[in-house]
Amino acid sequence: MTRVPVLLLNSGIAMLDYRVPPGVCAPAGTVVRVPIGPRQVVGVVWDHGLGDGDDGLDENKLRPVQVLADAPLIPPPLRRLIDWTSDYYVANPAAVLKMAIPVMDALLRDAEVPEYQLSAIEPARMTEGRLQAMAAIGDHSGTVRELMMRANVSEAVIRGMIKTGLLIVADPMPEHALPPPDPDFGAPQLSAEQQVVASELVAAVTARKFAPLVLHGVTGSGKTEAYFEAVAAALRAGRQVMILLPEIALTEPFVDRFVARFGVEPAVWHSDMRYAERRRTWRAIASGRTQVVMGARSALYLPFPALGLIVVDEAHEMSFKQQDGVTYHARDVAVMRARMEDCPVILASATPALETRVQVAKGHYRQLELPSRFGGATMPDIAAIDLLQDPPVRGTWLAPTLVRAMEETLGRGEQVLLFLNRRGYAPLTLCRHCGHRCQCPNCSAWMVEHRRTHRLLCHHCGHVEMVPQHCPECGEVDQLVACGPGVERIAEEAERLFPDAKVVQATSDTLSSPAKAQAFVHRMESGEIDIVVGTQLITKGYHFPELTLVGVVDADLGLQGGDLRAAERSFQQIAQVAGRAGRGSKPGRVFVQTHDPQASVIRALVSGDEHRFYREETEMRRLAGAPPFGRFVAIIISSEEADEATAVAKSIARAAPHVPGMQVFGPAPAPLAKLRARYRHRLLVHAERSVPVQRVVREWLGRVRIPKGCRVGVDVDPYSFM
DNA sequence: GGCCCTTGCACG
DNA sequence: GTGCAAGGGCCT
Repeated sequence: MTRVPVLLLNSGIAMLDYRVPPGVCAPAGTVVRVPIGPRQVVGVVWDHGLGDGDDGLDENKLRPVQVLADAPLIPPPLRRLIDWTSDYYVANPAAVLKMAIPVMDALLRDAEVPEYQLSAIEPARMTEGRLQAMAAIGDHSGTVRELMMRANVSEAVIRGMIKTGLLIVADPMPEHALPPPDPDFGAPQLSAEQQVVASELVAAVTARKFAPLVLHGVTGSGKTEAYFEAVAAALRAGRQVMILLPEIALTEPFVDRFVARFGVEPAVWHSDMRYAERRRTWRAIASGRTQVVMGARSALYLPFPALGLIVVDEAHEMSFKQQDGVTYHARDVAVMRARMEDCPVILASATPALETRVQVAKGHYRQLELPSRFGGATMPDIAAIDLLQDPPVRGTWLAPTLVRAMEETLGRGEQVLLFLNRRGYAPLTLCRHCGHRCQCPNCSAWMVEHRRTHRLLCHHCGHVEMVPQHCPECGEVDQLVACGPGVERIAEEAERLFPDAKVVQATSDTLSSPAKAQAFVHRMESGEIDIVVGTQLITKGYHFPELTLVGVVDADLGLQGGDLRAAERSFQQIAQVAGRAGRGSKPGRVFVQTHDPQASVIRALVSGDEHRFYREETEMRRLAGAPPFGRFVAIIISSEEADEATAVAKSIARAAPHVPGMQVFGPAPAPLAKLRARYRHRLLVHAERSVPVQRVVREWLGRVRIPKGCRVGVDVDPYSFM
């Protein structure tokens, strides 16, 4: 008889032993259905060794596995990655497995399960549940089960909607056997510099060995075209490619370049896909039919059987750090997956992260450089505007120097980009009469006014209210005033200053779909738009030759909050947005508005002395024992009951083990002390690299009783200190 | 004593 | 995750 450990998709249990019936073949990686108590669940036959066979349970008590013949094998490198992720990030292995198999119905289904989508008919009877379901479903389609989960309604609601015709059977998506990308489609015209780098990348792909490569190229140097040659090499070798991007919603420019080079669009993977598409894509990848996937961080756990290259584009982006659930960092996991797969990984960036630079300095990663812009374009000049010396008119936010530069630029028929990383009209609304501040009822955060939609919006939980006429506190009418600027307010100011100019906002509110993003790109390219006011969304990837002036409205914004990476984040963001200027034949100019022109970030941007800035930042981190020289682990305790969160946080702190080289700070109210109606307390663990801090934390938390309703989350290498 | 609710633990 | 059994409180 064969006894095998099975990793169950249900969290809370993870690994149990089962029996493989005689004559059945179920090697490690096989997807199986197994009985647990009275129920059946999906799991994967795991490898002997780690975590299994905890006790010698009587062999004839083992229950049998049932092989899901239709499902692909979960390949060994992916299994090792799942093990590593759950160990390193102190996460439940089942929760990690769920990221690799996010499409249970693709495995469980034998026959076609019908999928439904919203019809166009007007419902005769509208209920609360139906309203909620309609809002959540939108233009998605899925099986009954999937729609229930998406809308968070009961099966009865969905069934009722099908019965009344509100939901109709969805058009089966054509099995678009995507034509494979053609490595020889668009002959690349590379500069000599790009040639050198590209051939190095190609060599790494051909070698079929693990190799962490940093592609460090200034903005506009043509990093994408260079690594596309590595992609082509992988395709020629019959291998698969994973390309990770930080913002999957806005990949328009990337897809265009991909099509130009390879003749077809790449397959995409992100969390907001239609279920049917997701299922199909997952299967196509697992079968090897799909060769190139462009995806968000969740693509990291796809079951590629023949991965030959991983690319992490904009690898410095801090949004690669997952904030909830399993709090992995996509850049680090990508490197680890490449190691497991024994293939190269390319971290492409104009401003590599400090951690990455340290790896290069240690000789662990190899760096390839593209130091100049493609096609003879020059780097833009960056100048600081001291807001104390050269202040904007009261009640406005653009300094006279910047306004003059805008005038000149617009006069030449060129385009202007104003960057402010703050959505909405104003970050704070307060009552002039009583001082009341409009706060989110669920979070300890201000409501942000969005004047375009006449709403107050919480950017943390999504809570929405109409902008009130009178103060909710004292009742005075017309006393609520907007404090501070958001992009909407800057756009308003630009329109007032340049009434003849076409001003457009580019934020996640206005470019919420690929279609809208595409329309925006076309309007920019046609020259219809004169001034763009945008958030970080427009700092990446775009190439507008007529855009020659960039104004950073508030360079100090990112420096608040005392976050370990605040200065670095500001540097990256401003360098990135500055890189939008002067990418064509016309030179670009950048003005950075600040209250502290002597701050090291600002000096580094103006002087272009990136090396010195990073040297200083690295030294500060080294002295503080901060990452990558030491480790932080945040333990977040949250509960709907404020007292419970406090009490549990204290009991966890009391149970803290004494480990040399490790310190525990807190508990203290988390920086967002209330989030989505949950009160949050935080402990911060600081440890030297020699301390096996994950194991320590796991054992420590295992000793503490956690009442239900109270959640304890572990965040290894936290980014957001929220 | 009987009933309900909470809690802890097993599930292979 | 879910189901069940044991333990404690409280009504009849």
